[in-house]
Amino acid sequence: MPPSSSKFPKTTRLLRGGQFQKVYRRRRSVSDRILIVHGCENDLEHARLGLSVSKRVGNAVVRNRWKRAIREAFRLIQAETSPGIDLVISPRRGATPDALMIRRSLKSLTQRLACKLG
RNA sequence: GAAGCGGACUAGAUGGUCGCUGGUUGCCGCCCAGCUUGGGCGGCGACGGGAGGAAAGUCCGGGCACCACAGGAUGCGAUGGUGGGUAACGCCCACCGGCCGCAAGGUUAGGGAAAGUGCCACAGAGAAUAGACCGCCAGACGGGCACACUAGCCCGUCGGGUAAGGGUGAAACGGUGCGGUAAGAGCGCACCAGCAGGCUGGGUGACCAGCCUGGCUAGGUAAACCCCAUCGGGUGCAAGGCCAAGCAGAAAGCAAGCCUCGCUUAGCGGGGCUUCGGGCCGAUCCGGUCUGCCGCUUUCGGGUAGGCCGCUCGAGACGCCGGGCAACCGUCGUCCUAGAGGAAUGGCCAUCGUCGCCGACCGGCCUCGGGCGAUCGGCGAAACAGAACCCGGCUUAUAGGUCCGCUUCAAGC
RNA sequence: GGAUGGGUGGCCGAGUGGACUAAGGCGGCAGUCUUGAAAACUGCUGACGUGGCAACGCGUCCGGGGGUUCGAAUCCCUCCCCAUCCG
Repeated sequence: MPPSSSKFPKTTRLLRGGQFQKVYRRRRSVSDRILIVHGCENDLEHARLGLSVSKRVGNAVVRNRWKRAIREAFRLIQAETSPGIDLVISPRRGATPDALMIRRSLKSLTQRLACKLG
């Protein structure tokens, strides 16, 4: 059953180390001032999200804030992005987790990534 | 009112909306077992849960799990006033001693240096059974001055005496006074400080108070070795257990003698002793124990890194009463309060409350250049920080606010 | 989540109670040699604050803070940072 547009169940997340490895091995990534996005095709009708937030970004509270902000942005824009892509998103080191900026950045980065994957 | 000390509490609130997570439950779909009851997975819906005072650092102490385990000695590590609390502690409480503060109070690794060993740089004469550089003192010798008498004064050299003075140092082997002496010195005496021993009184005790005697002096350092007392098995939930899936194994090591017993009798098997090898008893030794060939041990290599359990009812929270100075303990009553796993507990909006700044306004108050207060509007701020098996502490980070007790100073009565 | 090891000039690093704190090497600067450079050789060289016209002087600093000691890079406590390991 495909997920409805604004929900975020477990089927739209990457849960295994192997899935992350697959995305990294595809070696297709785009980035801007605040985010780095790795991408890879999957055989599903929808996109899936994985998060990789390094300890260098900040302490646990800052890392949680990043993850929530990116998840929220992904949840809101997943209907308009191209389906069938697995994404692994990492924040850049100097950036601050601002919800509006992340949503705008994520939208353009996923479009660029879809072009790159062909 | 000003300054300060100690302690406790809180960690914005309410509502709406969109999400996440696991629990209970209803419906639907698939799978397994099937006579039925059932079990598992997924989706949708409803109901009620969903971070902290430090969840942090991992600095201590436990519970729990696995491994190991007769015991003794040595070693290693930790702790260190006394008494209590505790499951335990390096924690807490009370008290004692030292230091700081006018005080409330704060702080204290606070056993032993008259068991032993080591060290105390530089400077200084001498640095721990001390030491004569300058100085002080008398003596011998030589020289000079003065020489009538007492025999004097000065300089130099020599070997002595002397710890009162100078100087060095973080530290120089008690302080003051009197006597004493060639000069001096606890050399003698008095007082003071400090020490040792004994006695008396108080206290469970650390210790306190007093008296007597002694010798006159004992340096510091044990967060140097050490001694004494007490405590301590190791590893950690990635412990550990079950299920599923999956690959590929290789190398090394694994005694000898004697006695005895059994059998299908010249071979095989069992038991005991001695020596030897190996493992374990955390490091060493004594001592003990297991084992020595067709299965074990060790090392290297390969494969998985999926699911379930452990996983939250516990030294549990709250309240009353009782015991105790207190930490804390006990009876009774009520309650169940997060369990994730690429890792949930959040985003947005509105209203209210707190604080700060700016502006407007008031028939409020005053020491009237201004300050305080009330009302309204706008803008801004709200910390430190995220459970990862669970508890008890410690340490560190922390915006704003509330309350309680106490001290000193000032004013009024 | 748990367990270990380590922080010394710009860099690598010795020093594990003794004075002006700091061995040695790399690097940097200046000089000699050269037409010029490289190599070689010789000498110098830490940062910050402060005083001074200058030469130079004084103070602080071994990740930060506190303690023990006459004296700490060294011993003890505590905090911060970095690196490694696990099933």
